[in-house]
Amino acid sequence: MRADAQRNRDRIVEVARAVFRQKGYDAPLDEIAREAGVGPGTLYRHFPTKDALIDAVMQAWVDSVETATDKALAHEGSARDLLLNWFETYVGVISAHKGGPAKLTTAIGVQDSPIRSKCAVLVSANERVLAQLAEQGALKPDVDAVQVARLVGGVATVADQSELAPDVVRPMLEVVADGVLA
Amino acid sequence: MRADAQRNRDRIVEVARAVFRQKGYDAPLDEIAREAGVGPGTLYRHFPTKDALIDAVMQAWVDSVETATDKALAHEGSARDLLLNWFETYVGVISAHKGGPAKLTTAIGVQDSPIRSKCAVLVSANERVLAQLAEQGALKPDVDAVQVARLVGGVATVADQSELAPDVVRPMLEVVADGVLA
DNA sequence: ACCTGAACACCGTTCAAGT
DNA sequence: ACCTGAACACCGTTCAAGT
Repeated sequence: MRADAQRNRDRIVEVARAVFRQKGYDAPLDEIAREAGVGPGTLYRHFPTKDALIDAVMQAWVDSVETATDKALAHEGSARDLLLNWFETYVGVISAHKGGPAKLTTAIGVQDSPIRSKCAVLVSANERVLAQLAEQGALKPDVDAVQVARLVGGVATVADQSELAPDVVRPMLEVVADGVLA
Repeated sequence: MRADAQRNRDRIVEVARAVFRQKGYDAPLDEIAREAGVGPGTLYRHFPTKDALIDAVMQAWVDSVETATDKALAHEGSARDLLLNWFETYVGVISAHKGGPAKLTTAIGVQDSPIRSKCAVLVSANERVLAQLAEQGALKPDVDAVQVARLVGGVATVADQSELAPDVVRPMLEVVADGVLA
């Protein structure tokens, strides 16, 4: 790839991340192109659809999911505390950008989603946490990671779109936690 | 209101209901206007925004919520059975049109929503069910109708947008039920 | 009063023309 | 090979002109 093309690509992703953080995934692409100093055609040369750009912006974010999971797994306290702490972490992670919870949660289990790989990361993060709890026999049988990702993702989606305060979200997560714990 | 205006209004709502049922709330208004045999301006004369039209379509539906609630309250069996049966009814009711779960659940507790009155109906339906269960001491303290409407609505939203099969949704509703029962 | 349909605003996406 | 920006498609909404 030519040096100027590489630079343009990098700038687009960088600007997109900032704009998405501020305005969510609804932000117009024109604005991103303008702030990155390129024409809309250039943006589309690098990212054939808006979802492709969103996917690129999410790329770096994958690492943050892994480290957040590690931290949650090291949490001391009861199984319930660990799980609740994980749920709050999970909601925080997928809510980094407005519109993120819906986009990510809805794509779980969908075969041809452009952000399929990001969903896999989320599901496997939940798998790790659930596996640890299952080991202690703290979990109900039949709960699986996809299900939990959808449940907590559903809560995050509602919270994101209704702009709910954390102290309203928290008790909802407690309900889900109590529902999956033995 | 002039007779022809009344007839146009009625036809618009009737066509809108059919189109929304078939294609969800994403359906273009042009199509509704065309099928109703009016110009787009006429549609907007009767309904100043798309949400106003959606609200009108939902109007009749309010009654169906009440009767569905009555039926669920008469359900025989354990508290858990009654609650699960209600949850499935509730999901069915708000999922009548694609996009409905998100629109309704997201609007709960939002002050200036155009479908505020519809949300009130949903919350009070949940209140009735929860009140009956609370009477038997079957509920955890601190669970309230808004919370449950958001939790089950969140599940319905994910199910609607990912087009989940009922046998995938059911266990998610069980988790929520177990989380609110004492 | 009410209706029509062309027109506007907005935004994702494409493409002919340039370097 | 890559870039630009005008243009297109789509859809919610408005408005001047008609009856």
